[in-house]
Amino acid sequence: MKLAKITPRDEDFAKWYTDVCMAANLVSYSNIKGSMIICPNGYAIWEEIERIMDAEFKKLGHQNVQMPLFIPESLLNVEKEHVNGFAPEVAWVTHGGEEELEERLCVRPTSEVLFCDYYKNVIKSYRDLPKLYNQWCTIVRWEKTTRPFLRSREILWQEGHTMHETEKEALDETLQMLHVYEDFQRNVLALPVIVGLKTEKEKFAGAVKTYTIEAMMYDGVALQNGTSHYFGQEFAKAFNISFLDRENNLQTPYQTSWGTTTRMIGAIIMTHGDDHGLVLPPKIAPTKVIIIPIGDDEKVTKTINALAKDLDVAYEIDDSNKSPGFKFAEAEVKGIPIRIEVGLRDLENDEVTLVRRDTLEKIKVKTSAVKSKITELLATIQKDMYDRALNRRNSMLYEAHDYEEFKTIAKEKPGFIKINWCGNEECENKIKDDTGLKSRCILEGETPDGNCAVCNKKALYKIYFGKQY
RNA sequence: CGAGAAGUAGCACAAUUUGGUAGUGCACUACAUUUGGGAUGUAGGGGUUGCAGGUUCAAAUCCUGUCUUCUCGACCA
Repeated sequence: MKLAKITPRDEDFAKWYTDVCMAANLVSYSNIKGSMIICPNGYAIWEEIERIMDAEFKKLGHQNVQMPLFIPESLLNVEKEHVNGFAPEVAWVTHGGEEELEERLCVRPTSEVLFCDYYKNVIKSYRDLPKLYNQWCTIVRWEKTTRPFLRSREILWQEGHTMHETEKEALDETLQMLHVYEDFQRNVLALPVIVGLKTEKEKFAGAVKTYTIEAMMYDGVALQNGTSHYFGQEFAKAFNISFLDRENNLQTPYQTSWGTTTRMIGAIIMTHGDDHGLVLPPKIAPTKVIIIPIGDDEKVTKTINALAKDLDVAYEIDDSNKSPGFKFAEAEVKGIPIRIEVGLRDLENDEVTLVRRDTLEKIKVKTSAVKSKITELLATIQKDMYDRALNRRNSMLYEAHDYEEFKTIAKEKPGFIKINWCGNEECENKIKDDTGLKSRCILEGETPDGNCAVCNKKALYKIYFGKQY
């Protein structure tokens, strides 16, 4: 018996990535380009993501809804910047059965206009605000090249859409949700992320401001892992959404939206995975512990049952007839944080063997101490995984002071490059043309300490550039 | 969408050059023996060769189209 082979990570990173996705049974290709089948092992991770994030959304007062899948063309066309941004990647429905539709329908590429069309009817008074809605759904964007989790045509995600009485409230919501994403990715997914503002060129079509979560993969390439947008009143005006304030004056509300996708699963794989397969941070692992018996001795079975009964974390027992070596390899490719090996050799000393997935370190533990050791180990693994990812990420952050230096780093080293920037799109485009790097995000907390690294005029921002998936 | 490569059982491949009706290993099923890093034996099941046309007495093999996957660009979460 053999599991699927995984190409070594440092030999061919792209191939390694797809090998891990397939070997761990996370996804399977379908017959439709860019529509992947998310298999039970992959979907279980998404369910954990959904469970934890959804609880956080609700704690902050959000409610879940489900909007239609289709958008009539005229509705999509209401906000000009929005439709221009999305038009190239929209999928259209022209027929229902044999009947040709009078107005074609697009499959939602995102749901701003659907929410606006609804909010128009339900927002009448300041008492109706804020409206804090979220939906877990799929959307469709006709991407040209596709890869499992990273870029698909059918995208599984969550999108929050909120309406507020004042600009300040809406801006606060935009930042609040950005930080919900940031905390989740740092603390649960163990991803060291950089948050910041997208440039005018890179912001969401129709938004006033787009904040972004930028993660760096093992190969130094960026993955945009979530966005939070402030819309101001642009959509609300285009959709005639208004409410009466406390003085009986008609006002236009302020809007936000924010979203994250299964791309986060891709980020987990490409940040933490190794040549043995997936490595899951304990907090997101659907199964925290797998117990593997060595042999079918009665004493072994008894010990395992007793251990399992005592555990208070999600566990599996692999009592199949496969050889121990196979079971070890399988538990590793699936990324289960801890495995417990129980055999007669251990039991002679009243011990079992714990193995950390992240380091593959073996630890002997007295049977009576297993439960507490597991609690301790899960926390340690979570922390160590974050620290390792952080160190690696930090080792690929650079700063360039002039354009020659920028080009040299861009050419020789994968990662992100920080520069002073004048804010001019011409300089951003020049970098793109010369090096292929795109702006990641403006660092709002940092002030420039020199002139623009490209044009040498006065700089307004500190900004990161990097290659992206 | 542009350039390149590839599709034969779940996976990796053979048979394609020279057209003759599909085979191996792993995986899968049953039973037995095993079990500390990818077990062994015996007996089985599974393929109209991605799909659609065409040429031919005959197509996995030749021709055309199309779909999917991979790599590199352009586009995007």
